[in-house]
Amino acid sequence: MAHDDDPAVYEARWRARWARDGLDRIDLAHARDPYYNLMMFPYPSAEGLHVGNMYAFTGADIHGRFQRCQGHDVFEPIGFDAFGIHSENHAILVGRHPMELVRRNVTRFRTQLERLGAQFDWSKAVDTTDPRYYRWTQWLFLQLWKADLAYRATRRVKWCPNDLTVLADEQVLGDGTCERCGATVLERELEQWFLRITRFAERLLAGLDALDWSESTKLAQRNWIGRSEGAHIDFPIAGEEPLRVFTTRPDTLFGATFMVLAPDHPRTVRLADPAQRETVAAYVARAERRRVAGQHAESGGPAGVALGRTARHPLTGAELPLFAAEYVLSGYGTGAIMAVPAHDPRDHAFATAHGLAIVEVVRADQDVALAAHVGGGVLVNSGEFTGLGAPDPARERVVATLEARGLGSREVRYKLRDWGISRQRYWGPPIPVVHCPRCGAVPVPETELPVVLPYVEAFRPLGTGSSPLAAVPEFVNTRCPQCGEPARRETDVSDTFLDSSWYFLRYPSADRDDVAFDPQLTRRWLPVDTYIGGNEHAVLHLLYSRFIAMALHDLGWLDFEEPFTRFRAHGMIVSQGAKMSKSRGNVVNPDEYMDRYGTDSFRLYLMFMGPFDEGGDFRDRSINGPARFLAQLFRLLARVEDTEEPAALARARHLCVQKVSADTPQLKYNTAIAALMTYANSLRDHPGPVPAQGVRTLAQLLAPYAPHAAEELWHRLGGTGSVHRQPWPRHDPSLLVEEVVTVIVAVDGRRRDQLRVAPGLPADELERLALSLPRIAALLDGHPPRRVVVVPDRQVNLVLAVA
RNA sequence: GCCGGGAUGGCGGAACGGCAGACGCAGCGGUCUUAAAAACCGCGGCUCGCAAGAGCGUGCGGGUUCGAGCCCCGCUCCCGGCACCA
Repeated sequence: MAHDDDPAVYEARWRARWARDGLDRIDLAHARDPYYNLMMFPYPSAEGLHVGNMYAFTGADIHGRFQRCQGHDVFEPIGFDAFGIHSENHAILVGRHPMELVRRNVTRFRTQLERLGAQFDWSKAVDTTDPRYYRWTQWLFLQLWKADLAYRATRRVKWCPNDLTVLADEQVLGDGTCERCGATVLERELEQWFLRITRFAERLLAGLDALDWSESTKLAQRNWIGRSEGAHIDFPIAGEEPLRVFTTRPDTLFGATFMVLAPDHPRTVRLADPAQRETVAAYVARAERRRVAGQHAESGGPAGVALGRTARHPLTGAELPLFAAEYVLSGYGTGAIMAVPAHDPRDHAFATAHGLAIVEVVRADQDVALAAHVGGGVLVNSGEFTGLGAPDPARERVVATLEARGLGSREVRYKLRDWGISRQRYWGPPIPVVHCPRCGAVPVPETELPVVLPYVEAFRPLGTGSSPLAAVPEFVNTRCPQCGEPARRETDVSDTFLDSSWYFLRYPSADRDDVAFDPQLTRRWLPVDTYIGGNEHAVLHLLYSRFIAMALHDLGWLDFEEPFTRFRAHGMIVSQGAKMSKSRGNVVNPDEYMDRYGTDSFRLYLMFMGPFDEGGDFRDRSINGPARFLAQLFRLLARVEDTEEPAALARARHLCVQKVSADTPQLKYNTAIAALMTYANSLRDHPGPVPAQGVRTLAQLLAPYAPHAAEELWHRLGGTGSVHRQPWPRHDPSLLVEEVVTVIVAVDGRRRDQLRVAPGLPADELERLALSLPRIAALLDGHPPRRVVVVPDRQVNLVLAVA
């Protein structure tokens, strides 16, 4: 039974009205007070909008709406991150073409997103699979290539045997499985395109300090970049090039008693004594199989083999036996280490297993034969360095000595690897390169972009190490843009993360076909003021986007380096204590709830559940609360009169304005909603007519949270224009002062009585009043307190006990 | 193993070092109704007590403080991330 207070009636009506009036569109070119409110654009899955998406978008939209209420011109765009392996795998699964599925999913998402009542500017929506978008993704690649930030290399890459594609390191989970499908990841040698993110390692790290981001996100990036400061040191080998190692503890150099190479270090087999070579090669092959399978032998255990050869200690000249062992990784440092068993647990375990010498060089309070001493101390057994503090200042002194003798040098290493972007798949933007037998790899001229992804029925991965596009002659066969001779197109497509690494630059210029991003619009709107999204993208998307922005800055396309001034990670919504998943059967369908309670109740419920940065557990019963709260507001309307506002209600109103205005920008939505409820309750409980001002203010404060209900209330109260375009209410601090305060009277910290007094009484007056209370006098029994602590307007604590 | 975050009524959660449990859910009792729903009123941490009140209560053990959910030290468990990174 539809009536005017039914959200089903007024919500749809207002959305239609807002769309018609273009309320959410702004004139980007002329906005005076721009505020770019960004949220992570969704991947349009076949399942439709997820509660997690709703949660994220609602929270971000409240932020944007609030900023608009503060008078900013808020740009709040949305789009679709629709390329990638998710969509492609789903298409394979259901046997339909990704182009068709994505179109359908995007349509469905758009309908659901519109229903959310967010102030999205749909006129600037982007879809990464639209040639009008990926043309510029290809353009971006070409700019990077021109600047020597893209290169081609044969690398051992992670390979998913199930998805039949290369994965980025970031897409491999800690247990060596594919983050997509869970298959055990293998490795393959393939020629790939890489982006030189490592060149920016130091800037990516240093830039974090100045960013207003969630600390946890910054930390995740720091760990991922993984800077370590140390030195490389060369250990001479008779008749060979010296063996170079990297160490963060050059101060422990005198404790090095042997050396270890990674099994797949290029010199491992070559350095082995001929008599040992077979044994070593066999071990290397075994280790290789284990490594590719994602297993590794116990740290420092017996897994490892002697090479039957020695290197010389660069300072003492001592002979150090060489080993190959799996606990040393080829991918980090130089792939070889000096082993200092007294001060490194892994070296210690290996030394113990192989009966190698353990020499203490940093004085330890325990026996280093039993366990490594990792901490600092004073150097012993270290020749001229004995007596120095370790690691500092000994570190500097040892390195200086090595440098003076040309035996080593200070060095900074990073864990960060270059970003491999080639994907041997179908569903992505083709990498705009032509391979010419004569000219080599040649960029597709910018004027010929986009290189359109052809519609291909056989889009399933081939598993040959080539994209399905390789089987499409019309696509592959072309002419070299440089010499005009027959040539072949690059058939790999690029990683989805490349699409999303720059979409926020595209939004303001989304309707422009002449540029990727217009310089003037970009100057006006970027960097992004606030970015809200999930912390699962802390190291992938957020790091890539920063890298791309820095690169474009250096190329003169951007005048800033950091794309996101402020980033806030929202929490995750779980259901029945666990992440929602189809297999668990605990997936919540947001449509059902919106059908039943309306969008606004659902928005309020999601935000009221708990702190926005913590997420929460979805319980369907609790949504009653916000639904009842909105219904109560509409009931108040019948009692509204344009009367004088009683002082108590004025105070309650100003308190509410203060609380909501303070909590909302801090994303403390749950407590802001509680304050709205508290104030609404005081209006409800007030006998007599409800002052119109009260409900009007409620409508305004509610506008970011429940945009439809707020608009409806506003108009029922005779408001003109849109509630979303009203100046934000201000509170008058002088009205917040209470007339009577309760002062707790405690004896030895235990509450014994209370005073009801005017606020602002001086301490001695409060003390006098407290002592005069009969119950207190009885407790004191004539003894004066040893000490009296007065907290003005709050508490008087009478201390009797001896401290 | 390392790095984050957390643990508060039946439940979600709130609390500038100053009345723990705001706000809400679920529950119980009542009003209205032929009835039900909705709405409204009331109750609600635990123990003892008719009551007034007293004692005990924020994962565990200590500490600092007139006073600790909050600060410090040492644990336990849960969630997230990283993980043989030399």
